Amino acid sequence: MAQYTPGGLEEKWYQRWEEAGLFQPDPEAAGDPFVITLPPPNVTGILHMGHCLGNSVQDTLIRWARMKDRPALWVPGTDHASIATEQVVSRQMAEQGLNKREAGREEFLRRAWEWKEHTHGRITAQIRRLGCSLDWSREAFTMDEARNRAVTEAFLRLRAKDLIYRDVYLVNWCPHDLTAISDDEVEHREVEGSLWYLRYPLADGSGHVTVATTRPETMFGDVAVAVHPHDPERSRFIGAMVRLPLTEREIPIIGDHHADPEKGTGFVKITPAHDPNDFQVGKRHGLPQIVCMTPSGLMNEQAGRFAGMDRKTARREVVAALEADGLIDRIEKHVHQVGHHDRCGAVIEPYLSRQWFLRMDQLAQPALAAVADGEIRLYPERWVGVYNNWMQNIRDWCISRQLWWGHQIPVWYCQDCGADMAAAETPTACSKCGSGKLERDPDVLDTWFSSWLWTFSPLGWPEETADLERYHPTSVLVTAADIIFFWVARMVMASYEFRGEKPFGEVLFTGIVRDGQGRKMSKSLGNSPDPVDLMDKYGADALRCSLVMLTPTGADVFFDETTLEVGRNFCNKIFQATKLVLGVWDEAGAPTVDKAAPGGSTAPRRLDLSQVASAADWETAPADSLRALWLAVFGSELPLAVADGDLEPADRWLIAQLHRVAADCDANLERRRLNDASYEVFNFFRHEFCDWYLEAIKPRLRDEQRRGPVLAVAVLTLGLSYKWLHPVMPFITEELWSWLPSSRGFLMTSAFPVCGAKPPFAEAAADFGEVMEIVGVLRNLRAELGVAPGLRGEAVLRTVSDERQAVLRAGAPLIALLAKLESVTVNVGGDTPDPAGAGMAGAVEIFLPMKGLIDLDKERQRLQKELDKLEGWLAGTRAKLGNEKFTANAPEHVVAQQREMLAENEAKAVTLAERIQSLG
RNA sequence: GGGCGAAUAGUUCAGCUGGUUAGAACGCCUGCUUUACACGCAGGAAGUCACAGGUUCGAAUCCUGUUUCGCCCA
Repeated sequence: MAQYTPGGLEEKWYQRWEEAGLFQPDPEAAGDPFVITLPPPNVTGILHMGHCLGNSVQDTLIRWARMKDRPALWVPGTDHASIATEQVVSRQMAEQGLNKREAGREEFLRRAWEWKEHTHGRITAQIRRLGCSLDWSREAFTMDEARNRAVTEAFLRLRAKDLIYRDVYLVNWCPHDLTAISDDEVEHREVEGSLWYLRYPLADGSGHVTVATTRPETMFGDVAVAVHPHDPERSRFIGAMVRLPLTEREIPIIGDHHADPEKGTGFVKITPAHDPNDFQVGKRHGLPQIVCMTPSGLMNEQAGRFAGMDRKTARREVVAALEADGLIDRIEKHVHQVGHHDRCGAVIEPYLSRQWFLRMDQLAQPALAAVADGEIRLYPERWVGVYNNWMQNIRDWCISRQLWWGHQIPVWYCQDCGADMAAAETPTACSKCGSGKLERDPDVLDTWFSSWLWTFSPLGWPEETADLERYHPTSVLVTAADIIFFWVARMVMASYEFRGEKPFGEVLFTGIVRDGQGRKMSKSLGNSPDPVDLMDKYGADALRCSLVMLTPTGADVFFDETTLEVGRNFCNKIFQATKLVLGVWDEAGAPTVDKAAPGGSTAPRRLDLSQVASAADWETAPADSLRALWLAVFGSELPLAVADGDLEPADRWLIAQLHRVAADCDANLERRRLNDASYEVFNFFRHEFCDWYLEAIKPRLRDEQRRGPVLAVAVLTLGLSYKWLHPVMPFITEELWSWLPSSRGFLMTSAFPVCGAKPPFAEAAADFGEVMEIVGVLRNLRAELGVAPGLRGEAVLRTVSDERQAVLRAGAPLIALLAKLESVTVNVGGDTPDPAGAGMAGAVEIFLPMKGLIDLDKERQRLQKELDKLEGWLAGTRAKLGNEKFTANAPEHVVAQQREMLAENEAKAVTLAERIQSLG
């Protein structure tokens, strides 16, 4: 009746792990360190489903590496998130009737820090709740002292190399946040707009030219009209002047290849201060740059009577005015891409302003080579193309932001001579003219300018610390692919630039968590559940298990609460199986190790099943091998008597499966196929262990004389299963591990079971496999023929081989048990029971005699259906084997296999035909 | 417009270097309170592997084209 409830045990174990210092790697430990720096969440944010996925994946890898005896370090940290935080704090001030600028920088920063202190604990508590084994003693914040030094150092070094420069340039300007942003922060969205065809009268009164534009309100910034120099029809206008409507200005018609004769009217208005293409045209022709808007996106004095209007109003009014003057040729519906600020959604205004830029082309070279050479591997690999594409077409990075919350640019300007000085500390005098009148650049750096240092800045850079020496480069970066340019690519560049080495050996991209309808989960849509609520309801283990198990590497996750039931139900399954086995252990009065004994576990730190006992050892000395494995897993002696003959086919089969899981689970983790690794253990535990093994051993568990050996195998299996599951489901496994009568010390730091050689007991495993197959056929017969569930009949197995007969006789009681039969008899040859339901498992004929209980017609139909299917296959295979080209070209083993199967299935077909015949 | 990717059961996905009668989970249907578990067990139905060509003895798998969808860049 009682189900598993995570209750308070998750908090309990997290506290114990942390108190025991298990999250910190031993600085002296040998072995290749396994290191991850946590992608720092926004310090003022809260945990969302994407964090849950990424953090679950990282913790799984870290715990796995730790259990494989590697010094494992996972460094936590948070990010100051310049724009996002500034927005929140400004809004809070506005709610109190305060204005950011009026309150001043100092007051604003005081409030921002206050807010940061307030929210910082929230997200870290949520990450702890999830069970993440982060080394909190090394926690970093992108704006703390050490990281400040790192950012300044990076800036100064790049400035010294002249890779950082200041220029007046057309940048992406957010009129809402009043700051420049980088290209990568611009989100292009499809917008239904219009294409307005405007008539610009020729100055000599000889007519007009028509230009097409999506932004008529920018006409006040027009400085020319361009046509293609080779345009046969229109190039004759080059040199003429047009009168810009609604203004007193005359502007020239110029020849530039930017104007496409095929597109629009062939005439293009040129607005260098408000369009990136026009900006280039303007530079080529030395045209003036006329800014016609204010930083907040209102029309300025250049717009005459339209000054003060916002862009939208101005557009409407300008069009109306032109229309009144008969200067609108026509208006077409037009769908086009419009840049929006990815943070606030405002339409980006290309805006002329003086900003700091970072030259990228040089930095990109080593970053390109690292991925091309396989020095850094990306999972899934397809991202390499996207990465290369961006790197090869890289553009300079606008790194200054007109914000206050962030790293203030370490540059001072001389008020007398205008010189600029980059420095770590406030300079006392101008290096050029000696003037003491210096003013610091008020702007801050892009947040990513601090996070691109994130693999080494949390380890102490620019100091040459012991941590940096030991733990850098890091091992893996786990992140979502949507920040591949913002962050991943830039981290690679930063590490090569400042450290001369790669930042990490591999990048594991997780998918994006979407809702049932495929929409990205977001706060604004309100379709993202609160992970903390989910953990309250299902447990952190269930959340982690479902996310890791159901998420193919790098694919998006369609999250639905029902998927959490899979994890929750599995937790309960583990709990129930443990209860069953340990209940019998207690009943048997078997001993428990002294858990309080000093020294903790004496089990070895590495656990390769095939090295504890080889396949040959298991065959020749199974009891000794079992004792050896027990000792290796638990670090204590097996307290139950086991003799070689006690291990039955079911036990041997299970032991063989344990070896298989050990090999597969680890191999899949090595390949970063976390879902396959967890599925493997899930299926093993649920189906092989619970459904087959535990069901098969129930009679022995009830038998005082025989339960010792099966208890040994079952407890051993529980212990191994907890180990495999621990990286994904740390809490329940640690808890149940502590329940085992044989365990000492923490599961978290115990050895992860692997297997480097073939499993033992191939033959015994096959025997049990045959039992499973026969049971399957019998269960199917019962169901198909509608045999009453309570009716315990008898079954007859017929084989032609004396050798198989002995095996089948031995397995008969087990078959009877699992197929719910009174008895199972085994014959070599002999009469066919009649009437009976019949089936086959390999070469074994299976009969379920049910006098008067089965419908002969139904049975005949059922067999005929099976025979038809078989005949279809036989025909195909005969044709294949009759084809000389096949036998000549296909590899030998494939041909041999086909022949073998043909023979087997031909015999089966004959038997089936006979059965049908005998039914009349 | 350029690039990357995807298309397999009702749904979400496996299916690796071509070689069994294409698998799993969830959902669905049927049965079962069998003293660990109904958050369970047993059984079942369900697929023209998007389409059209090609390579091959053999194609879900490799190649070409088409269609649809997704993402990124401009």
